[in-house]
Amino acid sequence: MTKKKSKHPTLSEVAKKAGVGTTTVSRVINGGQRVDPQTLARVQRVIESLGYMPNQAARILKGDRTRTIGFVIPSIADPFFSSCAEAAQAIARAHESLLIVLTTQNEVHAEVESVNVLLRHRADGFILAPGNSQSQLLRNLLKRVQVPVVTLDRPIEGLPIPAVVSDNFSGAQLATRHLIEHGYKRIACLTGEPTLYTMRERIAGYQKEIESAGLEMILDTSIKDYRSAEYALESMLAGPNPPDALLTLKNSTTIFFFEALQKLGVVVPERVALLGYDDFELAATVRPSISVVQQPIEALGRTAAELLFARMLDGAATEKNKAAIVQLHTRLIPRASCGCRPQ
Amino acid sequence: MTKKKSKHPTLSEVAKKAGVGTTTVSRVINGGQRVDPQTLARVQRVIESLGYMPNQAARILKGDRTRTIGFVIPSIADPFFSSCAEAAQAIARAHESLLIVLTTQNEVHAEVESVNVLLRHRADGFILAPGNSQSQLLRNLLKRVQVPVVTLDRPIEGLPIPAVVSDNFSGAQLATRHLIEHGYKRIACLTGEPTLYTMRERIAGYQKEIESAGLEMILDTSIKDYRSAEYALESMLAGPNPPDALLTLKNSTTIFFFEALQKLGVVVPERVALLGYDDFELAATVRPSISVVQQPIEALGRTAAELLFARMLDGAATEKNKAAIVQLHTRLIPRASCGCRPQ
DNA sequence: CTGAAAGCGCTAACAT
DNA sequence: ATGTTAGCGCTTTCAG
Repeated sequence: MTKKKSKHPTLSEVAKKAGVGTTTVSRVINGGQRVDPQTLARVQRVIESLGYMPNQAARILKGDRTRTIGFVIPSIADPFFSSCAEAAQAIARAHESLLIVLTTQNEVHAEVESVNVLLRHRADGFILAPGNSQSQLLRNLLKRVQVPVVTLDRPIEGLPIPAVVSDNFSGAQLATRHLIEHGYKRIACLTGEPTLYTMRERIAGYQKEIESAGLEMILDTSIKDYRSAEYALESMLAGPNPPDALLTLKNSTTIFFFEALQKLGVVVPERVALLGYDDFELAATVRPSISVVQQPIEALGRTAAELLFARMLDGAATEKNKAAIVQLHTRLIPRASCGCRPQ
Repeated sequence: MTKKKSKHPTLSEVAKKAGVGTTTVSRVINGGQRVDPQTLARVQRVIESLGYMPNQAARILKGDRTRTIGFVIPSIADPFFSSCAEAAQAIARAHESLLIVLTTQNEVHAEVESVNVLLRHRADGFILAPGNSQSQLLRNLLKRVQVPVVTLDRPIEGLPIPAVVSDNFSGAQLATRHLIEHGYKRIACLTGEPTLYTMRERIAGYQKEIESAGLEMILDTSIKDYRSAEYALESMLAGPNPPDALLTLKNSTTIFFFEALQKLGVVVPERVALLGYDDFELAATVRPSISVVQQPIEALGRTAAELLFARMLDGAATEKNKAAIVQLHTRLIPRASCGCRPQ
């Protein structure tokens, strides 16, 4: 029935058992500088025998940095964001920091809550992929945040927060132009979640290119699942002016249409060509292989993390290039589905 | 040049500005029980105006729980583990806890370091997917851990740690038997990383079934990339007794062989059948569609997290079913590549 | 090279 | 209903 404070031994317990002061133990666990080799060895032995581990909370409470950064993304199961997370974590680790991943489902409410969690934990900074670039709620919160923040994949408008994004506009432009150069005249642009920054940019790139070629825009932003893709495809093909090419603006949309095209027996690219945004594992393997716009996914995560640490470590730089927006380049990977390669 | 302690306001600053004691503020931020509505409102206004956020480190230092759990996995970019993580995080959130994801590349050293990080942060418990079920180093460390631990996907041998795994042995058995029932006589079993628990179990399941059918085992565990798959396939086909069916024990192996079969123009399933372990997005879409053994991925993550919380919340149960090993069932999804469906 | 002591920001008795 | 106060476990002057 002894009063067992905690199941963990403390620094002063180590000190007592080793017959030294707490300062000495503190020095030992922090590198062992300015400690007599004899004492050092003895203290280490006690630490070992007690299984002592310094309490991070106490260290944080004392010090100024927590060596923790946040990573707030829609989903951790999404290959795009999990690859970003992996890259960011590598950078965090190189800076001896812990990366805390928080997911939001693109809901502002969850984003605000996540930021609050990070604030309470006194994260040294964080990376955020906001679902809505214009949310007033989030903007108000971020305005008050004292630590460095970097947005990923999607910027936040009207706030001096640096962003690391890929070149969505010109990626879509590139893709559209490529289809035009193939000679396609009726190029449909398909996607879901049209309110996302990335989608708006890509749609704008498509539109710009279509208009300057004097073609007609065919836009459907209601693709949520296989069913809606199949329905959209059937409708378009049954209409008076069926498309001769499909530009799908996100991974899942590309896959839904690939499946629908196959199911309906539409020959690709002869009857309808297909060009997708975002590469995926089997894109080169399926028949026909699918041409895509490829984003530098790992580089996005890595760059965002590097930028964040640069700002955390250098307050001056933070003031300087405040609203920096880093655009990483996308590239077109031509395969068979756009007509570039013989079957 | 004022001594700005920290950029964050503290509880006592709030107290002073609101003209109340620290206890009152503490009560307010903890639900506002036993506080006069008037005072409560005033304090809340001050909190709002100061942008005060309680310092988590201080709360942790005081209290017994950190409301933090760890999730130690090989990689966060691996779809299997990121899906598990997503499911586990949902459970953690339901328990108002933070999930900290740490990655190890299946390296014992990184696993030990991750566990140490969690110990320093005084995580209330953690979930671990060890790369090596027999590592003495890890075992020694875990032996000393005072908080609940649950292993995921791969158990740790010789230690009373509960494990949540899928039924690898009988999954592979099921798959092998299915191929046998199709009439295939020379069934090759292919994979990489044969030291992983899951692979050993699956190989054992394959072996058991092959032997009881009186067939010959054909095992190649050296498949690391597309190149090795293509090489293995060419060798086998050029040999005196080529296989008539392929059982691939992991996702990447399945894909490598699918690509190699296609590249070499081998007709599936007529000349060689293919059955893979683990489902994947395009398995039903590629031609031929690929038959697979499907694991309950989200359920694994969810169950592991639920089991962990159960143990964290109930010390008695912890003692009771100590070495519980929960096996979740896999199922066979027959598609075209094994011969189940006409092309 | 080493130790005593003062907090870091918060919670929880214990008073009032 | 509210304030006072003693730590939680650690780091860090400041003295020896």
